[in-house]
Formats: sequence, structure tokens, C-alpha cells
Amino acid sequence: MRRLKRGDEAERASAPPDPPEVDADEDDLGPVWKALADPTRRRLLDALRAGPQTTGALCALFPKLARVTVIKHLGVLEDADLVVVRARGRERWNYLNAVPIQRIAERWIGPFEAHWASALLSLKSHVERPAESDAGGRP
Amino acid sequence: MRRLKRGDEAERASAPPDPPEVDADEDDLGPVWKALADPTRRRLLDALRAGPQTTGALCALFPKLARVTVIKHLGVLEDADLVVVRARGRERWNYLNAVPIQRIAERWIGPFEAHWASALLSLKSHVERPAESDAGGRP
DNA sequence: CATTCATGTTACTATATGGTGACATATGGA
DNA sequence: TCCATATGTCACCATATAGTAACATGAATG
Repeated sequence: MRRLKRGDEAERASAPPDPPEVDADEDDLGPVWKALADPTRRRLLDALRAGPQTTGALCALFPKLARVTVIKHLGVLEDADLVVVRARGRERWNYLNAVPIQRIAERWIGPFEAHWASALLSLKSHVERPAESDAGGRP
Repeated sequence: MRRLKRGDEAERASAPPDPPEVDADEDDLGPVWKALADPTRRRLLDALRAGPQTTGALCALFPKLARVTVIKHLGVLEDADLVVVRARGRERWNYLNAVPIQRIAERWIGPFEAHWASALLSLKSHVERPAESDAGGRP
């Protein structure tokens, strides 16, 4: 969790400021997985997909949660580089950074795609079958 | 429990006055995210990518962990439908099931992939206007 | 300068989870 | 039958995490 950086001079409080740089050199995907594990954080990212939001606006999207809870979730997302923050005045604009998600897609989803194409067929015959029988054996 | 799908044929022309609702469909792949959050379980799935293995063989692949730990991890993976088990005799063959991963790719990676493309565009505009940042501007 | 508003930080609690050893169950072979 | 092997369950502990209330900080406004 980073401290507030002083933003540029406030021109108006309705339009988001310029987006920060997309820091993308994140080789450790562990924090990303951890951040994505929580459904609230996934919904938070989903909300940010529509566009950058201030922290207060994000808190307003989750009336069931305390404001501090949302802030902590944002901190986890920021540590995972899934959210980048840029402060302008006393507002804090949260930007979605989808690059780590794309990393996951490249390094994880891709290799596993071969399985639901090939191994799924042999697996499908086992799924609805009661265990304990010896048909087919070790592939 | 299955949630309703919302088809969005109806386009909104401009920014609506009502606050944008966060689509909070907590689908059945919550356990999948939870299962994937742990690095040991990811390595377990990685080992199963080479082919089905008995529980004992999998335990042998993780000498640092107790056998019970591996079994519990396999239980989490099985609850998430990422691993399907079939018993043969007194052995237990664990099969990888990549379908939930594919569903994550469809429902998550896909929508976010469109975003990191636009994020790069935003980055470009940010680079072309380097003056408005606060870097070094703090008196 | 004082006030207000948006935001962040500091304890604190409850629950979840990873990890382990001891014990239990079932299967195959002597 | 008896015994070894493969696997799963139970009780337990340490840590992590989601969540909260109360308090603190910092910027805009009068």
C-alpha cells in the first residue's frame, strides 16, 4: 500500500486525471492469485473495468462493507499490481491494471487449454462412472 | 447455485445517472479461485498436467510436505472440480480437469484482455504528456 | 485559521487455512 | 489368516485474512 502522492493541480473533480504508468514487470504471480482469490476483490476489479474510480465511489458501490474494508482490499489489489493509484487533490483515483491477469492467461490458462481439448475426452468417461472398477487402467 | 445471466443487448447511450451496479454474480467457480490461490496446489495441478498420478506418487513429488498435507490439498482441488479421482484397487488415481480453468478464462481473462489493450493506449497518451505529473514537483 | 470532507492508519476480533503427527480403514499378497 | 502397503480421517496448532470501530492525516473551502 502506497502513500498518497501529490497529484497535479486540480482542474475539476469530475473527470479522472491522467492514468499512471502501467507497471508491468511483475514476475511473481503469487500475490495476483491471492488477490483474485477473494470474491469481493474480484467484484472490485469488475467495477474498475468500467473505468477509474475514486475510493469513495468504490466504497459507495459496496454498501454492505465498511469503508476500511474496501480500502484494505484495494491495498491488496495494489500490492498485486492489479490496481494502480493516482492521487489528485484529496481524491484517490484507482486504475485497473489488467497486465497481471494477462500474465496468468499466458503462463497458466494457455498450457492448461491443451487438456480440455485432449485429456477431457478420456476424463469424461471417468467422471460419471462409479469408482473402484478397473477399466482402462493407467493411461 | 447458478446465477442469472444478463444479456446486454440494450445499449446505454451515455453515462446513466444511476450508479453502475457491480455485477456480483458469485458463480460456482469461487472454489476454483480459492484452490488456485495456493502455490502448492498450483504446483500440484502442474504435476498432474503430465498425466494422472496416484496419491502416493504425488506425495513423493513433494518431499517437504507431509502426506496429509498433500491429501488435503487434493481434497480442495477435488472440491473445486479441478481434480477428479478414480480409485483402482487400493490406489487412487488423480485426474486433472481443466474445465474450470477454461471457464475462468472465458469469464475473466477474456473481458480483461480487452482492457489491457486500452490500458496501453492510456499509457501512450500519458507518455506523450509528461508535464502534468507530480514527479519532482514537490517543493 | 478553522472547518469539512475524502481518505488512510491503528488496534482488535473472528474465522479460515496451511501444516503436522497420531490413528483408522481398506486392499493385496504371504 | 496375518501382515505390509496405500490411502484417508481426527485432533491440534500457527498463521493469515476478512471485517470492524475508533482515530489520524491531508486537502479543499469558508
